[in-house]
Amino acid sequence: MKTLKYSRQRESIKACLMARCDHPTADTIYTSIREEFPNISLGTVYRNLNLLVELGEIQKLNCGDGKDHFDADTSPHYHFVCKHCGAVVDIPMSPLSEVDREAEGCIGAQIDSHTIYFYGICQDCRHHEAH
Amino acid sequence: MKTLKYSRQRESIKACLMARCDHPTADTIYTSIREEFPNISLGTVYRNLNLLVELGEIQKLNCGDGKDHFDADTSPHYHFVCKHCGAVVDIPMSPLSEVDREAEGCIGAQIDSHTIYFYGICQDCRHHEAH
DNA sequence: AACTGAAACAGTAACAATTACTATTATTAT
DNA sequence: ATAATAATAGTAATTGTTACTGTTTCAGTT
Repeated sequence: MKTLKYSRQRESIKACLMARCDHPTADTIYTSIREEFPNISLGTVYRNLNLLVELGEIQKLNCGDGKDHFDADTSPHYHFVCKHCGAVVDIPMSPLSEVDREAEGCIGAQIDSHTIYFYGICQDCRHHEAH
Repeated sequence: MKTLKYSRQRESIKACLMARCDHPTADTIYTSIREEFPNISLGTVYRNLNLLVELGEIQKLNCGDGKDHFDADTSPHYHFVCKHCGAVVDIPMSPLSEVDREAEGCIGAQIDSHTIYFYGICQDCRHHEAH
């Protein structure tokens, strides 16, 4: 039975993630947090992010760019990914509650969650392209 | 302008992918195809899979296990991922046509596609667990 | 306030999936 | 057949992530 111990680094990692509205990668958080902890280790960032995911305090996103992204909002919601700049943003849209049951009816599995990623071009990129 | 040249290996890779109903990784295809081409290179498999994706003949899946999976069915459809055994299977469910517009209304982006992954326990794993 | 056992750390090495490089082979147009 | 070049096999390099190791920090107990 391992008891969780406080650490300034973990605190700071979580605070950093909660403070930003994008969904940064481990490396982005690492770079950002080095301002406060100049000699923090990248391994520490990874370990704590994964620990926070296990604790259910944050969630990990797989938006398709090969890197893990992290989100301090653990409530079920969907994401948009810009195919041009790679930005990952929340979609303030109420979760589809009935689709898990619908999909369950199509296959013989027990489904308890789903993720949706929308792809397209974000406003910024659209404006920059059309100049 | 690079003109595409025929290659037995690419042909075989595509045939292999079309023949199976699971959604194999590059390494799985590599292992399978070595029976026909004992000295095919893993790089050749990756290069051709990515080429076929670019050509729109197959699609790449990011189901969250860190590896790329490939699917010969390019029509829009959804996938189920077993959290126990990692199997990735198609869901024969008609695509949600209206959600792209709905999500578009929530943010200022232009959305042209979406993916849905359902997570849970597949039938096989459920039976094995309950023995 | 010092003591102790364990969790967390920094730094580094190892790892797995994927991509890039290079000299050779295979394909297509002439 | 010949020439131009795409594709290959084999290998090395890159990237994102995890594991290891000795040291430091935390929290509970005297």
